[in-house]
Amino acid sequence: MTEIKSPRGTADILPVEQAYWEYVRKYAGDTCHLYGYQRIDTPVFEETALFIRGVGKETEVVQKQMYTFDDNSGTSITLRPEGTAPVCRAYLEHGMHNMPQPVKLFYISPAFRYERPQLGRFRQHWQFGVEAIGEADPSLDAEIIDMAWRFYQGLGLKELSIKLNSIGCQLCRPSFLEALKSYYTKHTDKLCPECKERLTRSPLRLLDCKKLSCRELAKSAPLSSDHLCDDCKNHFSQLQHYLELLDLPFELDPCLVRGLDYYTKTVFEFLPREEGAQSALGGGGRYDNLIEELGGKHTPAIGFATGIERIILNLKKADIAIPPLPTPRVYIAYLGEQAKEEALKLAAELRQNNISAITSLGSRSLKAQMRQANTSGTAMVITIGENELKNNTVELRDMVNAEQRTIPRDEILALLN
RNA sequence: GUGGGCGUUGCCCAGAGGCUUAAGGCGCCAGGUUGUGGCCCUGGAGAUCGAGGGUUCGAAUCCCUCCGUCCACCCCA
Repeated sequence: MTEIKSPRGTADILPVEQAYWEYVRKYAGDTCHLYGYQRIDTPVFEETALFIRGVGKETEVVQKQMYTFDDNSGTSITLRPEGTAPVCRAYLEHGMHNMPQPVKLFYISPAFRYERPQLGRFRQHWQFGVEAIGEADPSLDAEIIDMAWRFYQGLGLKELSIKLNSIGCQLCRPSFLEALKSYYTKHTDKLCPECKERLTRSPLRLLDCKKLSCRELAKSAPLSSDHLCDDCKNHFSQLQHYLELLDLPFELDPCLVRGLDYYTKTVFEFLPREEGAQSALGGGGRYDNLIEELGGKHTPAIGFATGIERIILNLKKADIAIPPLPTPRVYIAYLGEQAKEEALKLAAELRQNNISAITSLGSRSLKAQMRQANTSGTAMVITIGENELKNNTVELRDMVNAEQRTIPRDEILALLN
């Protein structure tokens, strides 16, 4: 038993799990290329200021969930807690506004948040995210929701719902927040302690409190849709039109708000039909002011991100079959020291010809070698012993139908190719 | 940060103060007569019973502290 374990909320992804990971990663990449997204990789850590400015000083993430430390030069560094701000930073840093807009980028990278781990929630988790920067048209919102939907569907996660809302923009949100505040102020006696706090800090989040009494209140709370400015209203209704056009089964949810400050207009989430606690598989929204807040010129943008651990959790729950990872094609068994040398040479020769091969490497019985070949899942076993050495042949056994034949040593390569 | 459940070999788990030299299953290793896998049979290795302290003649078993883990809240992927 080792004394040092992986830090709390982190996990090793062992070989037995890798088929799931490869499946999801591969499908994510394929989907992105279908929609014209290109991969970007940003550093695991950034200057802390990026997240404070990007994500929002008052958000839970920035307030208490960041892994922040000073490096040796005294610069405050933070392990990326989310993927959007770094991508926007890269967009600005590399002058991507000079590329054809929108710039469509995707990433598959770990994110770090200091919080209590539980089902589907970790201190390090992997996010697959996409960002389309430089376009305000609601058809882009529809396209990104369509892409996320096809991605989940293609993986095999069919029982999902799409929640949709619009939380307005800088113009119309203030009046909505005022309406919310005045409504909730009348009912402070029925609010839970956390919500009393929210009333001044982040009134939007009053809407998605899960406490029963607060949910009751939320039912007759003012709706953001009643407070949208004309621009936001049009954007929202056009988006819904496009979603219908694309046959996407969205559900309007006036209580859907998201925890990061940069969202404007469109917000959406993907949830399993069977709801649980940490159920959101992914979500996203528009962030039309973020680039500007980071020092660029006004640049509308939208993004989507999903948690890979949660996807895999749901793949398992739904019993979805995953394509297995490849196993070596050939196992080379041998008997005796001289045969071993021949086996090593043959293995090298096969590999040079792109045929995957393993040898048994020890000096165990042929039976043991066969057992090992069986567990390692190779399709064939080549056996070399004294007889084969003498006759310049090998035994080639098909492990699936248990057929075996003797073939001349110099014909193996041609046979396997 | 708050509340609850649980920590026995690589994994699943029995045991609930002395009958434990801690049982069983999976997995691993070896063997079941000459150089052949999957099933079956036999044997073997592998555990300071999460850590530290206490109660007791005696603790895996009772008590305390810590740590870890799981579940829920908060928040989010």
